[in-house]
Amino acid sequence: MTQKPKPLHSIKVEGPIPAHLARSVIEETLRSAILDGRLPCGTALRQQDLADLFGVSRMPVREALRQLEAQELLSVTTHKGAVVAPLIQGDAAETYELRILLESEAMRQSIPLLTEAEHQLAAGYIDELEAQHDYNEIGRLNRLFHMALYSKAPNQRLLRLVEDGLNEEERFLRFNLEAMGLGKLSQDDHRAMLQAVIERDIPRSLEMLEQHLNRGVEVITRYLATPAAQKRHTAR
Amino acid sequence: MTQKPKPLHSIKVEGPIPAHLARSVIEETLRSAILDGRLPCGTALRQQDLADLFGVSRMPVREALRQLEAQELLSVTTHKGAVVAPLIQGDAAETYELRILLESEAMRQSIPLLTEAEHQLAAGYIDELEAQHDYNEIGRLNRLFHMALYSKAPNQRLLRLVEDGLNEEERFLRFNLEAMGLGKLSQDDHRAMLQAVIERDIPRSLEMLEQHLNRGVEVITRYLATPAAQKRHTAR
DNA sequence: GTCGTAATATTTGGATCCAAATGACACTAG
DNA sequence: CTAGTGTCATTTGGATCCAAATATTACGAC
Repeated sequence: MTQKPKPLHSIKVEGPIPAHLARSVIEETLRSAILDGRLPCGTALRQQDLADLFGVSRMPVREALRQLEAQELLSVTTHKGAVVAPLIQGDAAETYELRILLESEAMRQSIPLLTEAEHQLAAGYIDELEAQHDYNEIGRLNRLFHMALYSKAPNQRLLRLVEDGLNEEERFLRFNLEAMGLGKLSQDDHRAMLQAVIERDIPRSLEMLEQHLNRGVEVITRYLATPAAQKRHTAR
Repeated sequence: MTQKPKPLHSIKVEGPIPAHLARSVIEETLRSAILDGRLPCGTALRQQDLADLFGVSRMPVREALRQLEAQELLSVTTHKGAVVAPLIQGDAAETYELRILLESEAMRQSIPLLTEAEHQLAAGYIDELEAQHDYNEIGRLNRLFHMALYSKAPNQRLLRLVEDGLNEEERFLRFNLEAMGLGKLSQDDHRAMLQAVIERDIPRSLEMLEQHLNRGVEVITRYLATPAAQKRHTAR
């Protein structure tokens, strides 16, 4: 039996592709599939399989893979194929240190400009997080909550880096939350942070954010040291 | 006469390319040519020309261009071709604001770990800058000086973002220094900053850095408002 | 039975060919 | 003389074909 474990089923492609924008469609489809976790990190992507799936030749697939490689979503080794890039591992501490720096500034810029609308949006995400048990949704909601707080920061470049970091964390959480044991994250951090933000108390908000992220990095590094994580992150 | 203004001469290619790593060679060659200014922003890159130049088919060229596009060094519009990406423009303020954030942290992390060797290296760059009149070299030396001060920061991710910012500035300086009127930058800022760094006076070092970068953004925004800059940055 | 080697199969990378789209130019009409 | 339109040339995007490299598997020797 050629029973190959290909999680490509999750990638749906509706109808034939308009032919002359095949590459961009493929790139976008793959990117979102990687970011939202339908393609877990470590899965190998065969050019021919993708070509068949999209109903095109290997050519546009190749170019799409190259672009995703340049964006560090894939790691391609010559003649060996494209593999969905691994997530934070040893550099978890560095990653979170950088996030604290970037997100603190984003929050500082954003807080004075946030309106009632964003406050309620963020509160809504917390409620959803409280009720949610689906790991995929938890990662997504967590990202949306944070972005809601930063969204008004005027510096678009900063905001994009912040978003990159959150996307990376989302991928990581989606993939590891279950293995990490903690089924549901307590929303205490989030509630306290939102309260400080609503009161426009910038120093306290930043303090909360830093604590929150530090707690995150602590949980993750502890988890990464466990045998379960070792196994999960090697040999792929 | 087919007198086409192609600055491709500056790209040298020694001997035939090893055939199976054509793409990576082309990508690297083009990247460095763009970063160090041999391909000024705005130049159009024809696939066939590049293929002829490197002595290969258009195929590896296409993939290399795609990767550079994903890295935002090129902007490719379908059926119109690849153009070397424009530089900081309206968002100069944002760019420098972000740089202050990132480089301050890098400097804070690096200062305690710097040794005599780096101090002397940085001092050497200042001396070279003082003597140098070649705009290309000025941009390069400026980048090397800054990186010398940050180089010991343990956070590699942070350091990479810092390096991206410095590369962008270098491209900008190389292309605009002459037009900006200021033939040679005064090295007072650099000297004062280095002195503070050597004394391991972190608060003063950061203060100097912030001032230095703010002066930079001021000069640039003032320049960008001039008609000369307008002309230089439109219609290419 | 296990390890090492050789042959095969799979997969990626490059070349060539063809189609579609955009830009330039010339020709015509007003 | 100018504006508009139609044709042609240039250039990119996709498909197909071929070669090189690596992984896999089978076979044989110890």
